[in-house]
Amino acid sequence: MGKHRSRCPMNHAVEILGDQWTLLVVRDMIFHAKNSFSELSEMPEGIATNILTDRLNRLEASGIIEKRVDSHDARKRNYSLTRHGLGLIPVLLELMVWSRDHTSDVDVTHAVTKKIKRDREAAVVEIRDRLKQASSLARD
Amino acid sequence: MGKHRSRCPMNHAVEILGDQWTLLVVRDMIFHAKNSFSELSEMPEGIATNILTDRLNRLEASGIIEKRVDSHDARKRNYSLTRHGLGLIPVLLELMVWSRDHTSDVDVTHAVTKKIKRDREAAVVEIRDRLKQASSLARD
DNA sequence: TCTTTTACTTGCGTTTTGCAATTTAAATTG
DNA sequence: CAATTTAAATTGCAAAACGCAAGTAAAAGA
Repeated sequence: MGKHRSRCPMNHAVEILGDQWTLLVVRDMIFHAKNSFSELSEMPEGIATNILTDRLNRLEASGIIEKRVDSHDARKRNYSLTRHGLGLIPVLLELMVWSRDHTSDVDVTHAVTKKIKRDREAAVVEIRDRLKQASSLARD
Repeated sequence: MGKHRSRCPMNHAVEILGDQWTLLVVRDMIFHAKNSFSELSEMPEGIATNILTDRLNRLEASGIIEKRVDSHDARKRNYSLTRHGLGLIPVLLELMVWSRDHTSDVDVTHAVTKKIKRDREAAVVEIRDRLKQASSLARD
């Protein structure tokens, strides 16, 4: 029903991603190829387990990730990015470039942002390929 | 002291922009050339005035906007984007494209996202120019 | 069987939000 | 110039979200 505050695309993005943790979970899945609860719970910012559970559920509910029971270990849940989740790569890259330009409180080499600025599409493809590799290694 | 949770650029962005309102304030300043409290308080999502005050203060504190008393009306505060604030244009454009691709619950024509995808830099320049025009009209 | 691992869940105090009403100061109007 | 209107911000309070530590359930490993 009165589900959304408006039909503005930025509002839509903010309703899904707008908090202190959601994008960090996505970051770890995209840039660090993490795919389990325990790996994600070790992110350097220190997310609490109840919050992580909640964010993973929300991300699944909004179609950004998929959750499945690991085929080798029934305790494990395997989280993977959907097409829409992978679609966030350009957003994260822009945020990275912005932060790097905005502050020196951040660890990104100039070489990295330079590369992104020079050829964004190539940077996106590179990350997608790295992820594909990681997930094929993870698969038995 | 222990100011930031990490030195990751995405974390930095999230610490500044990661909530339900901040990016909507920036959106209205960038895309709708709004520059006063009352204009911003009328955004379609319905922001409360205490929240708006808080977000404007935070945005100023993090160097994304500047606040000054209007030269013609001492009740008015005039908000303007800094260089760093304008640097968020590419981020907002990527979020717009992502939302448009992610859901149909959003009002963006395909023409708009197509244009952005075809030539991002041109889209950024166009928005910057439009803003420059609006602010020069606003100036006495 | 006993221990460890993985993914949650619970309880509880703190913080942030949302909403309506109110306040302050400055401009406008009659 | 007194009364009204406007712009920005503040206050009070209930509801929701968060942060942390501890606890639980189920499966795996020793």
